[in-house]
Amino acid sequence: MLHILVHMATSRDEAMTSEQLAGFVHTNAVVIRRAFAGLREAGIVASARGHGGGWQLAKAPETISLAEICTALGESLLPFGTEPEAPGCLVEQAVIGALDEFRRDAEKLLAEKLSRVSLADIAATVGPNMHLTGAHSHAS
Amino acid sequence: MLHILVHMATSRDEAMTSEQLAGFVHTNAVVIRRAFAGLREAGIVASARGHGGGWQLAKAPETISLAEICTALGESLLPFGTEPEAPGCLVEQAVIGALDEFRRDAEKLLAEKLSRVSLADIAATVGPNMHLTGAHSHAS
DNA sequence: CGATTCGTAACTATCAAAGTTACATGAAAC
DNA sequence: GTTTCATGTAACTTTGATAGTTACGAATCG
Repeated sequence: MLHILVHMATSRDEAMTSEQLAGFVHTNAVVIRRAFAGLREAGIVASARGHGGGWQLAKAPETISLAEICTALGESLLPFGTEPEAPGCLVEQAVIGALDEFRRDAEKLLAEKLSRVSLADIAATVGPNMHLTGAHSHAS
Repeated sequence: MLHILVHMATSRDEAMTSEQLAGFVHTNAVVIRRAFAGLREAGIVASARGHGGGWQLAKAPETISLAEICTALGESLLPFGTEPEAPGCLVEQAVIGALDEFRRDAEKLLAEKLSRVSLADIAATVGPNMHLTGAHSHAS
């Protein structure tokens, strides 16, 4: 996903079709549209229908942070959930309490770190000057 | 998983069977054995076969940290991977570079936080005195 | 109008995790 | 020593989430 967004950041002038974006990560156009729906609602990208339409960043890459992207995608920063399996068990309640506290702290920390990195930051580490060499490696 | 380990911490004297442990989280005994294999290799729990056998913590709950448990289970602290999908693409390499850096920092941070919490810490927040009331809620 | 492209629903395919069954191995009780 | 209980593990089935596919409607431009 980031891969695609950075590609869009490196060629902001022209809109790209779902088909093209899908090609970057060897997936399907519909998958791209589904995933980008959240980003559009969050005001990160914009889409245009019809001839000459496609996707573009909705604002400057400098103002798009990774934290923003994660939130828009509705993804958790931590790989575990804390839904009770045996409601009423005091042991489980204690575990969930400890885990939720950890989760709160950890998510704040990670979000803070991610909010410091923008699409432009990553784009700046591409190459240098890859946009001049055309070395995208996305043959067709 | 933590739920089970804390139960074991609150009744260290007696070994518990896979069947009993599975009951705590409404799952299957074989699933428990599979999951606990890693913990046993890490020296966190010990198992005994035969009559009167079962599972026990291999050391004091005060000395078992959540970080240790995560490592033993082979679980990542972050919910994303960074395998290349379009090898050779400079954009992707830049993205992976940025993500790997973030991952390294984040995992260190999280592991550090988790290493400060022990099974005993969580067990101490159960109740108070739940072992006197019998309020496990694990009916049978 | 016709070509293009998004939006979305409905269905199928894929894959990893959990659950199940079966049986061998080891340990205690009688 | 035989029975009983429990782990260890392989093999298979089930389940659920995600990706992929197909189809078609809506919007936009030439």
